[in-house]
Amino acid sequence: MERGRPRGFDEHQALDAALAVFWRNGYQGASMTELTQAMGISKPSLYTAFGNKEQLYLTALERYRELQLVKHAEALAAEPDLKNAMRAFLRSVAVMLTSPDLPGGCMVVNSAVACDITSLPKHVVAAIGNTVNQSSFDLLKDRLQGELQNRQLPHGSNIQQLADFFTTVMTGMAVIAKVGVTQERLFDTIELALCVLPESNRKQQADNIRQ
Amino acid sequence: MERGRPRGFDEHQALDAALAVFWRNGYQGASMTELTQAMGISKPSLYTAFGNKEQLYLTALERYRELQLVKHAEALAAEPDLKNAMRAFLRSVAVMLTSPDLPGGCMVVNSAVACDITSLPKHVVAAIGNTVNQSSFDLLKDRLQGELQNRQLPHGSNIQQLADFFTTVMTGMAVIAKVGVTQERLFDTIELALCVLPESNRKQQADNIRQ
DNA sequence: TAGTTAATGTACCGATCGGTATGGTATTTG
DNA sequence: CAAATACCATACCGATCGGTACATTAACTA
Repeated sequence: MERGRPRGFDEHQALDAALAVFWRNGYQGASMTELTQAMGISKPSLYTAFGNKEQLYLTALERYRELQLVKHAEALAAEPDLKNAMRAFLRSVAVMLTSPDLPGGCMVVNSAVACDITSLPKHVVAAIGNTVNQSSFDLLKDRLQGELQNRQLPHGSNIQQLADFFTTVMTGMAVIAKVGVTQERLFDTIELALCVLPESNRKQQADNIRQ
Repeated sequence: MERGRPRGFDEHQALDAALAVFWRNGYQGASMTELTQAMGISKPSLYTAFGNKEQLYLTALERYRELQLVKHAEALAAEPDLKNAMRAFLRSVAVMLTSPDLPGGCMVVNSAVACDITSLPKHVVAAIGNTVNQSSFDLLKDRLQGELQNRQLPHGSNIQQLADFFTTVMTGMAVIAKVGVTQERLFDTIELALCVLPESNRKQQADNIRQ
C-alpha cells in the first residue's frame, strides 16, 4: 500500500467538478479559487494532484473527450446506413449541446475559439485545438472514406469536402447552442445538412425524419 | 471651438487599434496595458475617451459590425438570384475569416462563445451576443422570406429552418477558420451548403462554381 | 511505539489586473 | 496677458491573479 497520508478526495470526482467550471467559464474565466471551491479541495491539494492550472485544464479536456465525444463516435459507428449514421452522430451532438444538465456548448469549440487558453507559445495552443478538433474531422472522414467502397457514396465523391462540411455544421451548432437555440431547431438544421448525402434506404429514412 | 487642450490622437484610429487587439485576444485576453500600447495612448486618455474596458469593447464591437459585417450584407443584397446572393454572402464572410491582414475568425462569434465577456450579469452578456448574432440571422431570414413571394423558393418552404441552417454554417466557418482552414476549403463547404437551395439559373451558377 | 511519508489548512508571495489621483501642459476665452 | 478648461504623463490604488512555504495531521513501515 502507499505510504503517508491518503488522499482525502476522489480524483475523478474533483476532475469532473473542474471540468464543469472550465466548460462553463472557459480557461481564463475560471479562477483557481473558484476551481478549488467547486472541487471541494484546497489549493495545495489541487497543485499536488493536478500540477498547475494549465495541466488541470488539459486533463479536464481529455476527460471531456472521453466522457462526451466518445458517445458521438459510437452513435456514428452503430448505424450501418451512412445517412442514418450521420444523423445519429449529429443528433447525439445536438442533444449534448442543449442538455440542461450540462454547461452548454462544446468545450473543444470553446477552447478553439479562445485564443488565450494559456500564456504558452501560441503554436502550442493551436496544436491542442487542432489535435482535438481534428479527431472529429478524421472520424467523419474515415467513415465517409469507407462508404466509397460500400457504394453508399458515388465514385469520385470529394471526401474531404464532405468531412469539412459536416465538421463546419457541427461546430456551428456548438456555438449557436451556446447562444441558446432549441434542440428542435438544431434537429431541423441537421436534416437540411443531410441533404448533401445521396438517398439510400428511403423507408428507413422517412421513419427518422422529424415532424 | 472647444475649450481646453485638444485631443492628441485620432479616436477612430485608436479604436481600430483596440478592435484589433480585442479581435485577436478576446475580452479577457486583452489587458488595459496591451490596449493602451497598441492604441498609442495613456490609460487616463483611454478612460476619458472611451469610459472603461467594457465600454471600449462594446464600442469596438459596434465598429467591427459596421466595418466588416455591413460588407457581407451588401454582397447579399447586390445579387438578385437567391442562390448566387447566398453564395456571395458566404464567400464574403469566408474571405474576411481567412484574410491574412485580419486577426482571423469572427469577433462576434468569439464574443458569443466567450461566456466571460464581462463580469456583469450573465443575461446582459447573452443579450449582446444575441443582438449582434441575431442581426445576421434576421438578414438571411428577411432575404429568404422575400424570395417566397418572388417564387425563387417553393411555396411552403420553412424559412426559419433555412435561416438557421445558413447561420449555423456561417458560424461554423468562423470557428474552423480560426483554427486554420484554407479559404478554398471554406468555398467548397459553401458549395455543399448551397445544395439545400433549389436550382434557379443554371448557366449563371455553373460559372460561379469553383474548380 | 517511534519514524517516515505524504496530504492538508493557513497564511502568504510577487505580479498583474482594471481603474484613478495628481500635477503639469497645451489651448481656449476674456 | 491672465483665467479657465481639458488633455496627458507618472505614479499609484486595492483587488485579484496563479502559485507556494510552512507547520500540522494522518496514514503507512519497522
